[in-house]
Amino acid sequence: MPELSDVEGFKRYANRHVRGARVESVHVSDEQVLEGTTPQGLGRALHGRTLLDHRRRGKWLLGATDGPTVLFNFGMTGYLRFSSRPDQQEEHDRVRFGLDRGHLTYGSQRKLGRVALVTQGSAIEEVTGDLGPDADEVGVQELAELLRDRRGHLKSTLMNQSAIAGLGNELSDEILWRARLHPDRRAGDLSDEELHDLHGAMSEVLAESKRHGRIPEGPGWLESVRGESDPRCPRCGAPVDVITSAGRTAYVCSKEQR
DNA sequence: CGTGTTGTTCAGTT
DNA sequence: TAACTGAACAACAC
Repeated sequence: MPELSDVEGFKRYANRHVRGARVESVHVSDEQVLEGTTPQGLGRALHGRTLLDHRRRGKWLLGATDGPTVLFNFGMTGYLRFSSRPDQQEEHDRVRFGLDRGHLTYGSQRKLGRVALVTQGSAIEEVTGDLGPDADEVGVQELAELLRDRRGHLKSTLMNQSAIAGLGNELSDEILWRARLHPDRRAGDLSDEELHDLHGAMSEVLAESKRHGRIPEGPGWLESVRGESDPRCPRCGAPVDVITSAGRTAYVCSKEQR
């Protein structure tokens, strides 16, 4: 499930393989993933362009070119694949960029992801919607201000892209577990110490997850028990409750997260 | 064959 | 008016 850390991985992948490449063709096999453009429009806008730096904003990947910027959103199941030689077309490939050095393919099983174009000079937020500061760049003071006046639950606030950008279901679970905070705590009710813990947990989880390009599953990670039939807290061994919070499945240590 | 799954949007509510 | 909640959506595994 692409969240901040996964998109960070896509960013490095794109910069490693396609930075500096020239676009020779664009083939769209499913128009549904295009937003605000058409297969013809996308092709015309990108043909002959050079791909420049890819960067990340929240869960969005922004591919700069010497023309328009290409925006990728990965939804739940999106992926990016580069191949220097002709390769097998996969069932869920949706957009294929033919390059002078191979091709870059965007795909997604469920078509919740999107590909959009932003022309030079217009704002990316017209496509992405309002985004709060990136979660990996938020300082403890900024986090405190961000949460102070919020009436909603912690988990829903952390996943609210217009409050903080980049966190999804799994990262928010991981962060709250590490901070020993219950997802249904009111966001605006945290003590200074809890805010400090939350910020520390967020920084650690994101730094490590970004390095891996996904949430690690090793010891010390809640992720390692996700999906198990009888999940136990990797820290204390107590049962992990699987509850619904913010309309999502949340994994919560029954002992440590209050 | 119904249920569960999650990122985003949107309708509806506080 | 802004913040908030929950349902809908997509497609597939189970």
